[in-house]
Formats: sequence, structure tokens, C-alpha cells
Amino acid sequence: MQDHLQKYFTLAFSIDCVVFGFDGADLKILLIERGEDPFDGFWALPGDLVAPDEDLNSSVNRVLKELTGLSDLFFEQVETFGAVDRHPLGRVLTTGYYTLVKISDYELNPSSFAAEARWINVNDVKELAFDHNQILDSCIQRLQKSVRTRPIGFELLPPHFTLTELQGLYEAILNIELDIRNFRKKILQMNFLKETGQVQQNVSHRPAKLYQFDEEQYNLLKSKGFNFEV
Amino acid sequence: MQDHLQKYFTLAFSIDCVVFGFDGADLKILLIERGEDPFDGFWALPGDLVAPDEDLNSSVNRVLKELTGLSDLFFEQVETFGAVDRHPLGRVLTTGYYTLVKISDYELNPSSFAAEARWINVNDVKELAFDHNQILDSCIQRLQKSVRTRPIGFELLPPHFTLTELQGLYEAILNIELDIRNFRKKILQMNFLKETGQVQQNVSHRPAKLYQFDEEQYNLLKSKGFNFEV
DNA sequence: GATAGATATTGTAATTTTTACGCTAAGGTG
DNA sequence: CACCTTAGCGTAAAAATTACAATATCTATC
Repeated sequence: MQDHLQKYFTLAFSIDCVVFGFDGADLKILLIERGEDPFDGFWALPGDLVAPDEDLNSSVNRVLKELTGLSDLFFEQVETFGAVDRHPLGRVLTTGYYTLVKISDYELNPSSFAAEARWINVNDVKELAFDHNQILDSCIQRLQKSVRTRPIGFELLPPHFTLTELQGLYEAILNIELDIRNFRKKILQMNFLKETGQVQQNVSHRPAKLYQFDEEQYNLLKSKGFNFEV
Repeated sequence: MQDHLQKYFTLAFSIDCVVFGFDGADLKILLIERGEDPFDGFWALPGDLVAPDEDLNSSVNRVLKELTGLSDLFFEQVETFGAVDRHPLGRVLTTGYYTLVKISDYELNPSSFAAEARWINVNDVKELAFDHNQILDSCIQRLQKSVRTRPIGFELLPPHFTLTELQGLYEAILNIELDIRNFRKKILQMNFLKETGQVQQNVSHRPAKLYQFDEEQYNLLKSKGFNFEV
């Protein structure tokens, strides 16, 4: 490499993950408590440096697994942050990614520099390490946009869910109230929810029907020009 | 810095700019012809390495100015690309940004490693250096989304424009045909276009009224909950 | 100065989508 | 069996979208 280029090859790069989960009532994200400097003892997004020979997508899944135990997730890239002083150890740029999971599908196994990993209500997040609050905000905004134009909400729910649960999820993500009847009408008209034939068990009120997301049918509709929109 | 971290601080970072322009008929982008290896002689997006002590936003404007002469633009960040082998000289991650300009407002002054700078019709873009075709595609997609939900189209037009020009711009960006009457109705109903009182000059047909975008009025409407949507 | 050519401008009816809103059903509990 | 809780459903009004064609105004040309 030519000499005058050397000084540019002195940066580091990291990725940070915003893992959204839903527990039936609130939108949550997965945070770790750092057990190392810098920001020892602070809560932070799971994230770490990208190895020199590692692609971003591999990096995201590796890092998340090392820190929390969660693996094989599909991430969406959101925004890259490059303020000169955002990292105390040197120039580190970072890219924020988000993903959606069903909380009950995963067991948390913090390790590496994560002293602890925990699901935190999005509205209860306090000051995080680095510029992670900014990254989180950016991911929340992106999620709010995406959830209106793609049926990603289903990735947060168990395979069988009630329409009330689905509506609650949208309300939690968008932070708004939706009309029960209009919501049901709209979703059912889209024709990609299948009744499972089952109903809720052990509830002390009229049990709700359980539905499932029919991905095949959704893809068929999409290929015919159908556009999801809530 | 601790030893085990050293190996991470060996990457470089660059930014690449997609500058969209409109000449009244076609959507164009600004490309440079590289006069240096790697990819000597290839057409490429204007872009270069970020200095170790430089913020991303400063970098974008500096680089674009050095290569093409255009300065002081507002950019939107789109996507970061990090394939391990995307740059022949080492590990270089890059972030793509786009901006919109009125072509006639700027004179092109290629310098630094740009042997040439030219406006190219978006549909005529051939093979570019590095992964720049991918970056371009990503920016086009983002532009097509953004243009429907924010009145950014006006940034591509001269201060005074006709409704036909505005419609042509939307058709060029979105690659679709719009109904004349419905388009005019929709845009005029939004109430942030002001008649200038002037009409086209030197046209060999009925001259069209010239309008201007009333930003103050738009901001007022927006603050009242109005949502732009085409 | 009459005519042809080019683009600008405008309205309405039909359809679709969105919104607002309250009552009955089905199960469990005490 | 009375009560509590959530599920499930329909309709009318309003708003937005779509489809569609005739006239107006200017220049150029004969």
C-alpha cells in the first residue's frame, strides 16, 4: 500500500444490535450490562468490534451470540454513526441493526464482556453506554416505519396468536390506540391470516380464536401486487 | 490501548455520494471518471476515504467538493457496505449518501483523482468502480421511498416551475405515469404551492403558470399534523 | 388573418377506502 | 345464576381515489 494511505487504515468498526421483543403487553429490547471498561457497569446495546476479515452480517450474529446467546437472526441495517469522539479508545465507527424475536423462544446466556443480559421495556430505557441511546432511537423510528409497510409484526408473536394480541403489538410499537373493529376488518381483509381452529385455553372470559400468519399466501398476494399497509 | 485491540484498528472508512439532478426530462446522477488506481479509467460515484479525525457529514461535503466542485449540500445517509473484499487495497467500509440538486445551479470542476465529472442519465449507468452500482441502486430505492412521503422533489427544480415539470419529475423518479388532472388536484390541494403570477416565456404553445414551493406554509401545515404523500 | 399544432387547464360521477361507533356472545368466577 | 371480562361483529357517513374528455391559449405557418 502507498505510504500516504497508511494513516487512513487506523480506524475500527463495530456493530450494535437492537433486538426487539414483545411479551404480550410491552415492546422490549435486549440490553447487556457491560462488565469491562470502557463504560464498565453501564447498560448497553449488545455490540462489538468487527474483525478485519469479517463481513458485517456475520459479525452481527456472532457478536449477539457471544454476548447474549441468541443466534441465527435476520437483521436490518439502520444507520451508521461516526462522530469522532464517540468511542473513548479511538476512532470507532458503528452501524446499528435491528431484529425482532419472540421473547419466549430464547434463553438469555450472557457471556464475554456481558455481565448480564435482560429484556427492558423500551419506555424504561435510561442512559446507555456510548451513543447507544441515539442508535436505539434511530432503530425505533425505523421499526415504526417498517411495521406499517411490511408484516414484520408477526415475527414478534408466537406462531398462534389472537387478533387482540396482534393489535396490542401494533399499539405498543406505534404508541397509538387503534379501533378494535377497524383493525380486525383491515387485517382480516388482507387474507393472509389463517384460522388455526383452536381457541385460547384457561382464560376467564370468552376465549379468542387463534390465528397464524400464512406466509405462503402472503407471498402469493405480494407477487400479485398486493401492498401491506397498516 | 490494550494489545488485543490493536488488530481491530486497521480498517479504513469511506463515503460515497449519489448526487441526483433533474434536467427537466430525466433523472441524472453525477459521476466522476477516476484518474487513479484502483479502477483507473472507470466511472465511479464521487467518494473517498474519511480522515481519522473527520466526522462523516464533514467528510461527505469535503470529498464531493474536492472531486466535483459542488459544495454545502444536505445529504441523507442510506446504507453502509462492508464486504471484506470490496476494496482492493485493504479493508474499507463505506457509507452511501444521497443528495438532490438543481443541475443548472452548479458548475462541474473535477479535480483531485477525478479526471472528469459528468451528469449521467440514471438509466444509462453502466458498470461502475468498486461496488458502486450496488450503492447507487440502494440510493435510488431510498429516493423513491422518500419522494413519496416528503416534498423533496422541489429540491431538484428551479425556484419557479410549472406543474407539468413537477409531474415530469415525479414520473422520472418513480418510473411511472401519473394522471395529469389527478396529480394537479392532489398537489394543489396540499396548499403549499404559491402562484408566482408569472408564466412561461418563449414557448410555442399556451404558456404554463409558474409556481414556487412555499416552505413556510409547508412547515406550518406539517406542524398541524399534515402528512405529505404522493 | 386564418389555420394548425402544441401544451395548459379544468370538473364530475363512480368507486373504494376510511372512519366512527354500540350491542350481543361466550366463557369463567363466586 | 348473576356477574365479570374479553371476543366478535355491521353499517352509515365521510373522505379519498380513480377514470375520463373538452376547451383555452399561445406560437408558427401558410
